[in-house]
Amino acid sequence: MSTDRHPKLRDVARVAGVSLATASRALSEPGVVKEATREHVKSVAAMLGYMPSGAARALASRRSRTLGAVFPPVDNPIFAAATQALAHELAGAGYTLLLATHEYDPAVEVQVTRTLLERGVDGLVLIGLDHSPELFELLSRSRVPYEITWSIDSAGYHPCVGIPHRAASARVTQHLLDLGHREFAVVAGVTAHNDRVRERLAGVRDALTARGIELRADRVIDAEFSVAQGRRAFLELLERAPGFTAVICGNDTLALGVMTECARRGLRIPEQLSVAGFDNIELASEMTPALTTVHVPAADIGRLAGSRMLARLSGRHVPVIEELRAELIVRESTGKPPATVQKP
Amino acid sequence: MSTDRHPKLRDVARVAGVSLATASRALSEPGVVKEATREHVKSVAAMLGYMPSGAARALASRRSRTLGAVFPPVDNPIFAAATQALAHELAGAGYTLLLATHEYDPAVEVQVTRTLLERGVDGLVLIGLDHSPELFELLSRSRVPYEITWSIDSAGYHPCVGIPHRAASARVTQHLLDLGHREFAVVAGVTAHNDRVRERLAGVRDALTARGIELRADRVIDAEFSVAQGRRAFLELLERAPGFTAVICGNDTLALGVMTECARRGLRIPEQLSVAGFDNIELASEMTPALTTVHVPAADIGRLAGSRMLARLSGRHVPVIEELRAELIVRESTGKPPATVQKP
DNA sequence: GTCTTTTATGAAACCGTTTTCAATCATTTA
DNA sequence: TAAATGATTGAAAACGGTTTCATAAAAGAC
Repeated sequence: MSTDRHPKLRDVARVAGVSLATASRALSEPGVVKEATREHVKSVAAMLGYMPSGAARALASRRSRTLGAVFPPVDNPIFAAATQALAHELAGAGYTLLLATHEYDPAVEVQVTRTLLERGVDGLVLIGLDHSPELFELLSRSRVPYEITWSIDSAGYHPCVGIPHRAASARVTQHLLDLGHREFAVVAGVTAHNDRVRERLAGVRDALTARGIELRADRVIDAEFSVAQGRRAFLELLERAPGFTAVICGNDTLALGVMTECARRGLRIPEQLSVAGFDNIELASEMTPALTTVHVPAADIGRLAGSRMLARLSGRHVPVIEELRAELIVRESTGKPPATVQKP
Repeated sequence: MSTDRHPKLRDVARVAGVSLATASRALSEPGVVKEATREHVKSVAAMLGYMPSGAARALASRRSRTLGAVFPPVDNPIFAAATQALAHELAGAGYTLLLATHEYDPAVEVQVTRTLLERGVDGLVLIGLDHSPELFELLSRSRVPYEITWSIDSAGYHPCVGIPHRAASARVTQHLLDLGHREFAVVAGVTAHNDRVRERLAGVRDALTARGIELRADRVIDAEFSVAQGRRAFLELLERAPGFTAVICGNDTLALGVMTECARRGLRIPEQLSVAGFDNIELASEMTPALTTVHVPAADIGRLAGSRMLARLSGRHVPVIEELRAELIVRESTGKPPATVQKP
């Protein structure tokens, strides 16, 4: 009918001399249509510059070929890597990523998730287990499949792909204990609305408790994930409760903050102070001294979340829990505590 | 009709005792409907847990309330920041971000852009001016509004919000010239399909040429944007054409690579070698020595791209070119060249 | 108190696909 | 060769909203 630059499927069908139904099938259900017909329709579509309407397609088929991702912030190297890998994985299957961020605000999280659901995402990728009840209610009411990433839901209720934060964190602590450390400090990250941070902190306590050591309350401090906040937290620890020989950080960015402050005041790492991080961002291995940390396979998590979701959408079965390894990577920032315990 | 958990607008209308049209208007065109009616419809919708179908809405209204972003990779701190700001800006207006990445592959870029267009994005945010002809053809045929970010299209053909890479890069070079440097090396980034990198390189040449200095071809090297590649490139420069006193890097990540290698081999910055970056990522100011660089207002670019797009979509007018400032930030990594020119 | 406007609502067409369901055609079985 | 089976195709009904157009009610003009 229309002679403008936006041919519809109807136009393709007319020019190709087939019905609307056949044209539709030729383009999206290759197997059902006779080879010759299919090729003919395809060539007509290409010639006309036909571009299907995602909206119409989504409305009629009830799937949008779009996945939603609700991330805290995406400008955190580790989440950025996961986003990248996820988007890449989806693109390979003709899917697209609808991205939303909430900056660790539960109310915003519910809000943006609702928006994604209204957009008709076929699935949702979330981070962690710490979500408001409304969020979970929204999920169950909408019946949209979702994947929890980073965390593991041991209860087995939520499909998830993540790592054992607590155990990994305990492992780092053990490493420091083995080196002889007894006085610990922790720059934790923000524990509110963040189960990963709390689990990591719990892991530190696990390891210490196992050796009969208590973590002093004034040696634990919350800090937002940034280098500057890492420095600030470290300074506060030094002032508030000096005498520790090892600092365990909630992530590498915080650890970098601690290290830069040490460099600034001439504190030698690891001779005078041991520092450990979590995540294994690229910089961790490039710093001098290189940072001891836990490798979090962020890209793998993103990729897997994507492929699991795609698999589930096409009816295939996947294990509810996919636990990835999070290995301790010992580098140069951790060593024996100084012989005489001195204020660092 | 349906008693299941997914009420449609029709159900809302029926329960509220109004027509489908009125229900629709009450929910999305607040001004048109009488206050009492509107409130009533809204409360019924809330009570039923009504959730509009984005697909149906997009099909009927021909707008999806979704913007597409085509980024090279999103796991580059500077792009991550822009993505974050963009998503945030859009969310505030009820819009959502459809994200696609292409890893600097022009063919992939066309492919993912086409997918975004099929999804019916109301607008598109692209990075830089270096795109394949097919991409531009796709854009003009689809008639979807777009914004070019990072780069400035001086020709005034494309709406854009960015910074003057060339001038800013010349400015850095000038700074080093003023300090007395005459022997330069450049770790450029990958120049293929990346006008920002080429412009920055051209800026260096501009400044040098203005003082009658030539940039030796063997003192310029391409490197992918990573710390490791920055190190590798630096090593290659040292081997291939030593004798330079200043290294200008295509971005901060590369500069970090150069700096870590210097630290590793005991090369003192800036006493023996000056290093400059571009971007001003968080780490730049936290390193020791702190990195001299050009501040790229990435978050501002993202935010502005979003607000400009939203403005244009609602018919408002915006200037075609929005050029942001990219200031030189002199820190500790640049200083006078060593008195006797020695091989670094 | 009648005649225009304006404002609020409703009926129905439409957005561009997918997807039954039935019909046709070709092929295999008896 | 007729009947049965399977592979292709087509007609038309969804999918769930928005929007045009007409109408009814309310407000203002004279």
